[in-house]
Amino acid sequence: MENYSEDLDGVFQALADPTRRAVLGRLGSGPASISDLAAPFAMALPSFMKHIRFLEESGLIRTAKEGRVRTCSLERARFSMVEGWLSEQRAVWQARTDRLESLVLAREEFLRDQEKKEKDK
Amino acid sequence: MENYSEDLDGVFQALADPTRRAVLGRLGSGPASISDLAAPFAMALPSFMKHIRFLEESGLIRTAKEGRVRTCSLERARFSMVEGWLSEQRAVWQARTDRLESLVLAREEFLRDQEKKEKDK
DNA sequence: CGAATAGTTTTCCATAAGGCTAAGTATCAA
DNA sequence: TTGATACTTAGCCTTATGGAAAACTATTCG
Repeated sequence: MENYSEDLDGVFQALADPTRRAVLGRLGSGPASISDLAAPFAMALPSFMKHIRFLEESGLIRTAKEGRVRTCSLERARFSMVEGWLSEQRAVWQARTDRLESLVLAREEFLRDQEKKEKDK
Repeated sequence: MENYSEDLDGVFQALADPTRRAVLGRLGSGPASISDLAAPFAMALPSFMKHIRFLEESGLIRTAKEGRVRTCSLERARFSMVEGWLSEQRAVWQARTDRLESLVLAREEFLRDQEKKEKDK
């Protein structure tokens, strides 16, 4: 994927809003219609719809219309993008730790050598 | 925490930009100065500084100035906020799965009962 | 001291985000 | 067929974001 980074932008930004996170939380326990989802929020429907569209464009949810009702559902796979990024980060941290460790080991070895030479004198 | 949600907003939004993610990636392998961090980006310094301040306000990095150099370093603890949110979500999914499972089990039991009554007739 | 270095402050700009109201457009139900 | 339901579209407003240039401050080096 060449637009991996842009996708991440979208996913993280979608998650950067409490309304949208709440919607995702709700969808975690099963699909729901727009008005069901909107009910808990003191917000005009068109404003709420923007959040839904944002979530859909980020790929975190899917929506489908049947009759006059649009049903939204979670796209769980998309969440793994976040997990993926997190583990990349941890991998970098780990690599650093490993480098530091080998430095320490090298230094310890050096010190032992010094000591030995001192004794052999 | 009462501002847990706002903190999450900040963290996710900080992550929603490729420049900032790259900086975090770089800091993963150790602290660095502003100009070191800025070097890879074709961006005026003041623009870059905004990203640094954003990252600092989100709590994902710490910075300290010594002489004329400001050194930035990762605040790894902050990353666990994201992991925390992810596991909350997974917990919701799991709860749903459990409910569905018990429904299925209940239905199976019901069907067995029906069958038995049928036989006992 | 004087110049180069490393940030910092200020001001400006265009676009995106999040919210609103008002006015559509399709279903569905009586 | 009329009315209610369930969204949609369109337009408007304010604030936040990501970027830039110009000018300033504080260190450090020769």
